[in-house]
Amino acid sequence: MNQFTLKMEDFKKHVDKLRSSGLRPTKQRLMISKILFGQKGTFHFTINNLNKILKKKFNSKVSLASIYNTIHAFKKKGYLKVIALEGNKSYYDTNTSSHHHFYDEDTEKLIDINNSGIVVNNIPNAPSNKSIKNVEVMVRVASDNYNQK
Amino acid sequence: MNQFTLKMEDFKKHVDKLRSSGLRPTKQRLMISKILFGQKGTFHFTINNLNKILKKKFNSKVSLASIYNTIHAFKKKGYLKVIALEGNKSYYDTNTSSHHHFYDEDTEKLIDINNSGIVVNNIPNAPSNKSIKNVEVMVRVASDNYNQK
DNA sequence: CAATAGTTTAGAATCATTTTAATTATAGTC
DNA sequence: GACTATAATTAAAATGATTCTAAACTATTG
Repeated sequence: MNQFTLKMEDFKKHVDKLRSSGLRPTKQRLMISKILFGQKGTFHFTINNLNKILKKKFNSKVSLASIYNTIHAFKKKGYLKVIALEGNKSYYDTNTSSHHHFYDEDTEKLIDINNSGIVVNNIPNAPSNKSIKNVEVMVRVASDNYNQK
Repeated sequence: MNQFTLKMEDFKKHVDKLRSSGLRPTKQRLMISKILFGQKGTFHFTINNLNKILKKKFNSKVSLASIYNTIHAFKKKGYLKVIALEGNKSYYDTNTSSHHHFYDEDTEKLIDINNSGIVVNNIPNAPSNKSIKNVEVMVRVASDNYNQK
C-alpha cells in the first residue's frame, strides 16, 4: 500500500492551491492536488481516470462527490480547464494557457501542442455585440490501419 | 396541429437519404429527415432540440429510441457530424464538410465558419504512425457584460 | 395472406454528474 | 487541549443523456 507523503515545500504548494481555490486542505484534496499538479508536465484526465489513480496510487477511495467538488473549485479558480471533446465525459487539462491539442482517436488521449506552434489566421469577426474569448484547434489523429468509429 | 406533408421531389430526397443510410423510410424517419435536411442552410442540434421540434412542429412524439437510431445511421453514413463541445450532450451538424465554428457561450449555440475563412498554419507533425484526420477550430465568443460561467 | 425481417415504443438499464442528508473533520477561540 | 461553528466527506438517491430490451407493430416477400 502506498503512503501519502509530501515534501514540506510540495505540501505548502498544494495547501496554497487549495486555499486560493476557497477549499480547506484536507487529506483527500491534498491527494487530488498531488496527482494533478505534482507531475512534471501537463496532465490530461477524466474524473474516472483520476478516481482510478486515487484508488491505485493511494489505495484510497475518495468519494466521487469530493472529487467533483475539488475539481470544480480548481476549475473555477482557473487551475484547470475543460477540453471540448464529443462524448459524454469531461476531459480536464492542468495546462490552463490557451493552447491546442492532438486528439488520438485510437487511444482517446490528448496531447498538448504548445502555443508557439500553430497559428490561426483570418478569423472572421465575432457576431455583433460579442467578442472572442478563445480560439482553439483540435487536430485529430489516428492510425491508418485502425478501425475508425 | 401541423400536417406532415412533403413535395414529391423532397419526399424522394429524404427516402434516398434514409435508404442509403440502411434505413427503411418510415413516417417517423421522414419527419426527422425533413427537419434535418429540409432547411435552407446548415442545422445544428442536440437530440433534445430535435425532440422538441418533432413535438411542436409535427405534434408527434417519436420515441427517443427511434430518434437516436435514425441519427446514428445518418452519422455513420456521413450525413451528420458530431461537434466536440464540453458538456454532457452531443451536438450534431448537418454540414459535414471540415469546417470551423463560433460557439456562443451565452446562448450555447453554434455558428458555422465556412472553410474559405480561417487558415491554420504550422501544424506540428502527427505522432509517429499516426496521420492527421481532421483539423478544426473552435472560436468561443461571448458578450462582455454577460455573466461568465 | 402467411412468414419473415425490420421498426417503434415504453420502460429498464447504464454512465457521468449532481444533490441530499447525515456524519465527521477543521479552524479558530477560550 | 476542549468547545463550537463551519466546512468537508460520504453513501445513497436523483438527474440527464444515452443505450438496451422485449413486446407489439408494420412493411415486404413469396
